[in-house]
Amino acid sequence: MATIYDVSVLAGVSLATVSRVMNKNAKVSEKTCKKVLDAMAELGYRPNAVAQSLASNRSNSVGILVSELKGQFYGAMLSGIEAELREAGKHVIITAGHANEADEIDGIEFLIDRSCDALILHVEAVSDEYLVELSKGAVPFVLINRNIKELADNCVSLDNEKGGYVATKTLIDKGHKDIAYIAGPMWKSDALGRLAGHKRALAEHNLNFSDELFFEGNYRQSGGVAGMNHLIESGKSFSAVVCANDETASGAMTVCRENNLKIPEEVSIVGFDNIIFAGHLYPKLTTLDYPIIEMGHMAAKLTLQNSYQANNLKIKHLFDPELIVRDSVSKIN
Amino acid sequence: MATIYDVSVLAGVSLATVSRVMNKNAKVSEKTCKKVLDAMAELGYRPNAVAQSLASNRSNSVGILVSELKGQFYGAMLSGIEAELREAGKHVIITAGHANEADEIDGIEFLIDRSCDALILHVEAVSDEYLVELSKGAVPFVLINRNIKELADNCVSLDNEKGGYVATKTLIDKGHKDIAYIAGPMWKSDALGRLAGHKRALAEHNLNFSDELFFEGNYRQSGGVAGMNHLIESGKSFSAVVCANDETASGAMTVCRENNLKIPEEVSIVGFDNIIFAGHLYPKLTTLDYPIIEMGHMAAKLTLQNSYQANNLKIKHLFDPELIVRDSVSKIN
DNA sequence: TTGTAAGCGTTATCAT
DNA sequence: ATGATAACGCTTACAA
Repeated sequence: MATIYDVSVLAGVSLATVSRVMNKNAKVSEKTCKKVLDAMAELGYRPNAVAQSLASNRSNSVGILVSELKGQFYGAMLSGIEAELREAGKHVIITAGHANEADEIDGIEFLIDRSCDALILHVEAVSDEYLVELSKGAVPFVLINRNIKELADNCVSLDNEKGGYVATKTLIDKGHKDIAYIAGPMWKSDALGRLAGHKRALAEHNLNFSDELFFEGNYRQSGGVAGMNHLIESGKSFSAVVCANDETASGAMTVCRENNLKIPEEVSIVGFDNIIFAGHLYPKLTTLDYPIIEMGHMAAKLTLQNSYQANNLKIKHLFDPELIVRDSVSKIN
Repeated sequence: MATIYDVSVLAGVSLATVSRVMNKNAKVSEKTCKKVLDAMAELGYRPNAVAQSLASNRSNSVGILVSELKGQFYGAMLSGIEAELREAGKHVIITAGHANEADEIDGIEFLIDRSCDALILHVEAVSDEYLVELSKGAVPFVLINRNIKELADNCVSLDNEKGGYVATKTLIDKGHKDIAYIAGPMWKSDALGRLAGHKRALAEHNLNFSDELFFEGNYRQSGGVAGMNHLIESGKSFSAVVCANDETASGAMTVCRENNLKIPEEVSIVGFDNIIFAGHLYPKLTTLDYPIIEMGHMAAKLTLQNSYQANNLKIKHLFDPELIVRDSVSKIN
């Protein structure tokens, strides 16, 4: 592998000059520049990224921590992040935090040790205090899907409360009054936000929130299954259920079918996230679109701006979920 | 940030000795070792990964190229790979190849420039020749979901042909004779393999393969939609359709419902991959399980063995898909 | 067992 | 505009 030294010899210039043409940060006469470029081409020279990092103290890599690699949601998020960063010549180092505190901290330290220039974190278990503390450290980071007041400038998040509100409001507008709720894990802030929106919609329309029509799930199908079973067994009547996400809805729908509860005639269902499969469930799921790919792009842009002096980027911190109407909600009188 | 030098001063030993205790590769007296460890602890020393790489010519990073980051399948794959590698202290640099040749080559070069010690490639567009050529280069790699004779030792793949065979055989055993096929893109080797298995099963039972009951899809829901519409419009009768993957099946099922074709009474359907949603479609999809997480682990193990002298690892190159019987296939007489 | 010192391939600060 | 040269933080012969 040719080094910068080989290039300098062949071009008949100094190391420094070669470095200059690579980095285009200082004036080099057109002639010299061409000589260098030719030499590079002839040798098939490729800069050694590691040596560059050591000397410049920048690695051009950004570390990404997500809860899980599997699942539609995280894939979409990574997709947005990677596309944006790759285009800027940065690369992403990805690791998983498994939504528990020890692993998340572990992952963050792992990435920092890997000398990432910046981090994009999708963390759920770690406390706000920890993050505020972390922000005083040397490695800047952006938070995705989380909003902490003190770090607001570095957050990209969804208005979960509004989403929860819209989901329930949609049902109310269709005449529903007995509305059940299958939540996500109550220690996750987005799950809390969605539930809060649900409660606000209820309150605004003078409907009571009933503990019996509430179930804490896990954001997965199994939670929807357990939740719907619980609701049916409770004996309390309900005409609709809002599910904290689409996977939960999918599980709930399966149980409805097994119990011959017709959707949407007997039970209306609203999901959240609008994952690809939402449109292929039966019936097609009415849900709230979570623009996660776009948000991944935005987190990456924010990173580019904060850590790589990109500018003229339009930054947006808070995104709105959008109602996608399909077939799982019916009107009642 | 403390450096190895600071540690050596505080511990009262040389740089080399500190390096030795870090790498545990040479004898250091217990006493000295303790002194060094204490000094490290006191300073909160963290080795600089970049400097280590430059000096040792190993980066402890492995580059992963996948077609897409979004979608269940790739997420599951990455999950297996990352878990295995992370446990070994390696980190993964991930990039996407978008299933087209230019981007795949681009991605590979990007990763090589990033001085990865090894690569794990999920490539579809690049030719066998290119890969054979690449294997002569300096950076070793493992191929996942692809099997090239010359590189067999570095491949981890699924027996797609067998899977296609089993899918169709299952239908034949249930009495089906008019079996349609909605394929994946015919330039993908796994799509070809699955189709080949389908044809073999047909031939073994003296059933003809009919061009009219064949449709080339795209491995996505839209392909299943288009395929099933095509089959219905063709007017040819069929009692079953095997779909090249679950997403295709999902799209096809949606069309069946819209046309009041009852599954499985009027049309039986078999999928492939067993993605999470397969069990939550309506009806629950009979499909072939693709053990992709396990295969991700295996690709990582192979990498650990080839590039990081791990040993005692049980390596398996070819995996078998396994039939998962659910509700989308019926018996006919 | 431990220390000395020469790299690893760049960048960046001085001079010139 | 260009060239020397000292870092960057670590590994690894080679000596002792």
